[in-house]
Amino acid sequence: MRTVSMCFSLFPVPRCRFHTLAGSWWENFHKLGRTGGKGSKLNHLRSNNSDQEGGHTRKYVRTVTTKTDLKRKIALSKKSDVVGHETKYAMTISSDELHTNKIEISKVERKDFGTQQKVTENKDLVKLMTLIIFDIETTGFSRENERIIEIALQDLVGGENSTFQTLINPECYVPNAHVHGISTHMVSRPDVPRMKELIPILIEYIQSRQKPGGQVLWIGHNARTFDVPFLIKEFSRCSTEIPEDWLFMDTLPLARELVKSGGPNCPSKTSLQALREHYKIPLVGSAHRAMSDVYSLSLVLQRMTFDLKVPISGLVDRSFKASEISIVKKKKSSK
DNA sequence: GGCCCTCTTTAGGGCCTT
Repeated sequence: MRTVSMCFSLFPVPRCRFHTLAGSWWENFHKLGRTGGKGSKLNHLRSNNSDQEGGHTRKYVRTVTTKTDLKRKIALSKKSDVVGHETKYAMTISSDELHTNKIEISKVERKDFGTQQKVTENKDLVKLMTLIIFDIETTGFSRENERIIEIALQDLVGGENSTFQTLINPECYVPNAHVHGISTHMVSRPDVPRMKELIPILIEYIQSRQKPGGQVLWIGHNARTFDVPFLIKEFSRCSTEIPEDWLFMDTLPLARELVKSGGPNCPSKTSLQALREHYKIPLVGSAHRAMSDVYSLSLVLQRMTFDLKVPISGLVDRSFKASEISIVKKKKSSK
C-alpha cells in the first residue's frame, strides 16, 4: 500500500505553529476593525466571524487525512463524483470516530449563486464565504511546460485542519531546486502524490472547509496570471474541471492600489517579499516554500485590507472564476 | 503571460509569479 505525505494542521509541530497563527489572523483583524471605529468597513469582518468564535461546533467541516487513509479518502471522493453537480458532500467526524475510522458522509444542500456579485449583494451570503490563502511552487514559470510540485493552503478561520500542505510528484526533472529547495529526489519519493491522486483529495479537503451553501474564495499573490492558470492546466491534464463554486482573488492588484495610494507608510514594491518586509512580518519556515509564503500572505493581506479599508465583500468583488481566465485565453488565441 | 505605467495608445519596459 502506498502512503502519501501531506500535512494537516491537526498534526504536531510544525503544522501546529501554523494552526496557532491561523487562529490569530481573525483576532488581529478584529482588533484592527475596532480601531477603525463604528463606521469602519472592517465591521463586516467582525460580524462575519461571529459564528466562528465562541465555541460553536461546525459539524460539517471536519476532515482528517493520515498517511494510512489515502485510499479511503480517494474512495470517498469518487463517491462524491458520482453525485456530480447535484449535491455536495462533507464529512462529519467525531473524536470517537477518529479512532475507529468510522466516517459518516452527509448530504449538504447546495445553493447555486450564479455569480459572485450575488454574494456581495447579500451580506448573509458573505458570511458563508470560506477564505483560503494558497500558494504553489512549480518547476518554472510556463504553465504549458512546467508542473506544480508543492501546494499549501490556509483557511483563515483557523482551528483544526485549517492548513493543508503537500509536495506533488511532477513526474519530471525539477530544474529550479535552487529557488525553493525542492529537489527531484524529494518529489520522486513513493509517498509523494501525483496530481491525479491529489486532486480528489484537494477537492474533498476544500469541501470539508466549505460552509453549507457557501462558496470558497482562493486568495493568492499574482494568482490571476500565475497560480490559477497553473491550477487550471494541472486540472485539465487530469480531465477535471475546477469546481464552479471556487472563486479566486489576486492580492497583487491590492498591493498596486496600496503603492499607488502614496503616502509615507505605503510600500514601494508589490512583491510578496517586499510587502512582508514593509510590514515587518517575520519569515516563518524556508523562503519560497509554499506554506511559508501562505503564512506571509495571510498577514500581508490583513495589513493591506486594513490600510485600504477593504472588507471581505470587497475581496469578493475583486474575485474571478477559473472559467473567466479560460475565456480570456481563448479570445486572445483566436485572433 | 498579464498587468501597469508613461518619455503611450502606430510601444516598450518593468514588475510579479517559480
